[in-house]
Amino acid sequence: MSVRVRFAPSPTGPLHIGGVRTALFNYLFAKRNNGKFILRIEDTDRSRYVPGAEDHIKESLKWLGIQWDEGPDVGGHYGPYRQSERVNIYKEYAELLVKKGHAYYAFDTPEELEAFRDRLRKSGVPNPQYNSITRQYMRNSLTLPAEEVKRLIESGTPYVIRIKVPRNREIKFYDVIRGWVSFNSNELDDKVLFKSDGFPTYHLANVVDDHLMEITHVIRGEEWIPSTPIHVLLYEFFGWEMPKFAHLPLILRPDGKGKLSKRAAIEAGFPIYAIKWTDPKTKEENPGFREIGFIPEGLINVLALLGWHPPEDREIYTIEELIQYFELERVGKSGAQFNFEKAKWINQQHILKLSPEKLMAYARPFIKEFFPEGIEESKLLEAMLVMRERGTTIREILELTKSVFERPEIEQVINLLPEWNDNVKAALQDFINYIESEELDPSQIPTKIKDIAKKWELKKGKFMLTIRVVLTGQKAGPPLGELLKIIGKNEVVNRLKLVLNAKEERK
RNA sequence: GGCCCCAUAGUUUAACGGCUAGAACACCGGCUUUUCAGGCCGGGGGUCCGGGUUCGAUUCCCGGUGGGGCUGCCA
Repeated sequence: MSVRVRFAPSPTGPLHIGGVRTALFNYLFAKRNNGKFILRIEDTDRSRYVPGAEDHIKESLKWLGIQWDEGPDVGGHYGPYRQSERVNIYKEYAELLVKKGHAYYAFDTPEELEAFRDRLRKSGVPNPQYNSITRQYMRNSLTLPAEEVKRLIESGTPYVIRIKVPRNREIKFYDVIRGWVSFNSNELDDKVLFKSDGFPTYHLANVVDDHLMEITHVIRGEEWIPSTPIHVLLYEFFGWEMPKFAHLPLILRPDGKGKLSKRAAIEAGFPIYAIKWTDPKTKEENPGFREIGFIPEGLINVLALLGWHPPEDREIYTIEELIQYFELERVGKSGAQFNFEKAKWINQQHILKLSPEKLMAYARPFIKEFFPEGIEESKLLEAMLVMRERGTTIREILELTKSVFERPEIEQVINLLPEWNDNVKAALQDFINYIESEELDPSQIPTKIKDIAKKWELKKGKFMLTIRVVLTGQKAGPPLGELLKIIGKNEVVNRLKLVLNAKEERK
């Protein structure tokens, strides 16, 4: 049987990187096994539906190159792939369960349930359950006479369908990542399968759809472990073959205190989304990794290493290599804290491997912001190529590049100047003369500087630093020869003269 | 509180009973006399605790402790 996996996000909000990681692992697993990766939108909660969320999810995956083989927009033989477009099929399955005696109608109103829970809590039950004991005291088809149930339903009284969890049974499942996990059914709630609004809950919809879509492996977050026994029961009640389960470890906040949240990420200073998200209600805008200058190759690599480890002792991988190496057996069990520093380093490694064309392509969307006046692409690229090993994101590289094209603040130059005396002035004048007289050749610059320094009895290292500071107002940067070439002959001379004059005036 | 999951350096992790417990990020130091915030080299730092099983436990079992998740007509 060929592998079929699905990523099943709910459009109740934008896709955060935890979700992206789940999607990625599903994708890698599918590709590794020549299987299909399916995108299914689980929009059964219409009260929490957020406009734009589905698009955000799809755009995020597309940007990262996680293309789905079946799903919204691309179709497939098992569609539709949006649960809201499949609503008509769930009720039939819920009712089948009622017929088989594995589920029942419940007429308790939200208020009644609230009161019920309150009562139990007050008498010392911390988390009241609707279970094999308590359901006997509630208004459902197990306690009400058959005619009454019929009457209620026919009169249009709202009801839900709950699973009838059997009493005192061991329910276990084998998790590919964790091994056997077992529960006692007494700890389980009679979960609602079918809501009074005519929509199924996650539990029913995901089991029915996974079965109908012939999903072979359910790879999802660890937070689903507690509800898996309900799903196991459903497969059993329906008489369907269970998919294999694999529960991924959580992505934790950088301080390890709980799972990564939007707030925690913002506090730590990094994005929580792959691409930017604008809240349709508040208009609040949150940049994604794309906007801060990560490239897809980098983010993919970062996320892949969060909870999974390749057999080799290196950490930079292309998506093809990740596919080649991916195994669920090598996914760890414990939660992984997100480390932004390492993420940036990984991103940098991928930027370094980019061809000039691709580097330019990734930089292009940022050009207007950094160079509102516009800039010649060839010139920009030349500079980026020299600066790129000094930045970890496209944005950082552009910032560095931009600074080279701008004249430094005189104040800053003067403050940073490591030395200043008549010899330095003379040496700088010599240097100006040299630049003006010859064609600019980066490879010759160091020797020339050495000669000049020697002539005026200056330490060449210090003199080089002086030139750098004069030219850029920075104490560090790329090799001087390359730097001069980027700045250009005329501007080099201008900047040198400017500082010389400024110093003269302040005497 | 209950149930479930997890536990190797600060962080991500390797080791699937047997080398001085290996790497990467971060940190610290040195070198690079053509600068350095770059590059290269080096260094410190780890098996949560207590019991077993075993000739031998990071690894297997039990118990603690710690952390996390779940506990809705949400997913």
